[in-house]
Amino acid sequence: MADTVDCDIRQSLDRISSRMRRDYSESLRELNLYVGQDNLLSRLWSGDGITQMQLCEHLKCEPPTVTNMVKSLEQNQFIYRKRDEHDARIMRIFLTDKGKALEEPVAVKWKRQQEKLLDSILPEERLLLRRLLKQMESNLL
Amino acid sequence: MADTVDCDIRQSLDRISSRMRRDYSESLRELNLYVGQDNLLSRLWSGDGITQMQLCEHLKCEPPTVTNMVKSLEQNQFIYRKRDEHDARIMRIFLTDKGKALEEPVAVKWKRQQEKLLDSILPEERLLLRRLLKQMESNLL
DNA sequence: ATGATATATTTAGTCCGCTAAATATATACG
DNA sequence: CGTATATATTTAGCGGACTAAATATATCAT
Repeated sequence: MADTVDCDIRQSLDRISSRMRRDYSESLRELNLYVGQDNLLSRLWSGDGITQMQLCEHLKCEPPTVTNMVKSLEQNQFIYRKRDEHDARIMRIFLTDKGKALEEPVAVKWKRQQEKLLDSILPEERLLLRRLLKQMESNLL
Repeated sequence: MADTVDCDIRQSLDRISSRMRRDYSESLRELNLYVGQDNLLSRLWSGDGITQMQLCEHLKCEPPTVTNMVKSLEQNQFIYRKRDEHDARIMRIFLTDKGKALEEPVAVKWKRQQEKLLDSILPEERLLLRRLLKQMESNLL
């Protein structure tokens, strides 16, 4: 009984997540972005010049993942890299004007998808939902 | 205000999903499986001899994805493929004994992760959570 | 019966994740 | 000073997802 419900929750989460990722990915292609890159840029929009390690922490992914994403974003001239003056191991990442210009269109797409996801879910329900999700997040740590 | 909550929900879902995928993936490596393959096998445990197209539908992914997963699973001798007698375009997928033997250990791992995820969330909350997730799922269609 | 269309699968190539191992630089300790 | 260790990044290679295009077979309509 409870098992069926629990199982549905786990699978439901998977389905929502992969479906969202897929839709969002498709939508971002119009901006010449791949899914995941928007999250990296998002961190830069709130302040650039940070290191790849800092990006790792924010994206909760491993260094090689960041290396590849950064490489791709650099090739498309959304960002550029500069070696740190005091520590030659470190690469600092900066937005180009082209990269800065993406902030608004990405926000629009993000918001649109968010609204689609939460359609017809009431504010109180959203609060409760968030609480339960936070609980699950901390359960996984 | 509402925006912050909504945004958290979307990001929370992403974090839970990727974290779960990561942990589960690691746990499956003990069985020589990769994440995603368990889902394919799961469909076969409830009846094998189905086509790759049917697997696509169940996994909600594209044909090339199934081709690759099937190839990998075949190389590890968890499944085997047989061309359909009446329609030579079709490949039918069957479990080997080695593949059948994975059902229980996978179920154990799945259950363990599920319990971790839902720890300290009450039965009523789980029911509500499921309802909201179902709602979000249908919103995305 | 033949040519056009539809279906099932594969191939090639991309990005996002990962791990393991290599590289380069910095720092700490004897 | 020099060696050992720690840190930041890259390289190589793999699986899961995708798209676009190729292949093979089946079916449908003329």
